[in-house]
Amino acid sequence: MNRIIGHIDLDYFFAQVEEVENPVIKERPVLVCVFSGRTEDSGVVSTANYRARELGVRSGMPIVLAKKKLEGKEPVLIPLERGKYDAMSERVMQIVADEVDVLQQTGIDEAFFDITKKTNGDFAISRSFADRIKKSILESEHLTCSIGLGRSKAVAKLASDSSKPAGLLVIEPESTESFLNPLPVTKLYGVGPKAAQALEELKIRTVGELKASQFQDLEKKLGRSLAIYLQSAASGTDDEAVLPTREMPSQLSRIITLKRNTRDPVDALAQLGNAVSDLEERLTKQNVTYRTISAIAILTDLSTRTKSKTFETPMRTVSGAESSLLALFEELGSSVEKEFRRVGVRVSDLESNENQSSLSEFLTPA
DNA sequence: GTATGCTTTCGGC
DNA sequence: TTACGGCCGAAAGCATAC
Repeated sequence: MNRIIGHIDLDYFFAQVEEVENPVIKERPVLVCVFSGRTEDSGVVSTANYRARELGVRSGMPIVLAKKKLEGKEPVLIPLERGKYDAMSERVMQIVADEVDVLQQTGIDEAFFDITKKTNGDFAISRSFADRIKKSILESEHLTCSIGLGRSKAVAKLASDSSKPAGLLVIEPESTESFLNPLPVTKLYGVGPKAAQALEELKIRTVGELKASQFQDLEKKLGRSLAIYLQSAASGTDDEAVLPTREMPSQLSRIITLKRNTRDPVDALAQLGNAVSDLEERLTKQNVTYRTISAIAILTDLSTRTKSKTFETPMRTVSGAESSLLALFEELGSSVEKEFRRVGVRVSDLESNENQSSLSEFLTPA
């Protein structure tokens, strides 16, 4: 039977949530921004609505640059409020989950799904299925989204991307090749600036050229696993399964921009104070322990360095590892030629505490 | 050589 | 002219054990 895989992507998600909350801004360029707090407008644009995109604004663009592009266009700048988008995301994903065989969320605003069983592998039925999901999201949350359907994850994702915004594109198996071949390789998941450069050196610019390329050349430039993935994706034959979203995250991190650059570990840790307690709170809320802690530093040239330490036994608190964290920042500071611009802390090797009684339950019985 | 586990970097949104 | 966040998961890199 045909597999029928879908990819759903909420259009310009953060900015669209803001438009839903306050529709009068819809006609204007809307920028959801991360203000770093270092100077008046330091920070980047996280998401922009299409009105702003038409005027040249992009995700990741410095706020001051975006403002320059929007002079006289009455832009609306809104600080990013993560919790709000998390809540909306959860409601939308539940709507989708209720309609499909399996849902695999891959980001706050996107997910893969499998509807092979629901549709009996019939692509003719699949379109109305996707339509129903779109209508349901629009009616209950007033959000538009884009959906792509195809025979593999890679095809579904490329299809949703091609249909943006508010689109629905169904790529039937017979038309997979003609859909994929002319696409630029840079549209493929896994092809960022580095891989794009490597492919350019091999004169591979389209997905069709990628499919027809010599595997050995690809492997040499990109490594075995990426080469294997890319050639299967390019031929529309990647057979990766849609796996149910994992219950637990595999890592948690908090990262901040420093008010002033430093390489002093004590200073870095002091400025990180709130972030550490924040992370601790998230650990408690998720009810997980960790075994590995990492110090993260982003240098003045925006390159990233990390140092990590793994403990024998699971840790419940971040503050309990403060001396280790300090030591990691000391190592970073002395191994590095430039100052820190941003610093962060990450915990990984997470383990659920579910079904494990905590000491406090014994000490303070209900 | 292969499996395994930890550390670091990369890519995506 | 430059300008510059905060997360996540996966892969690469490296060391060790067999």
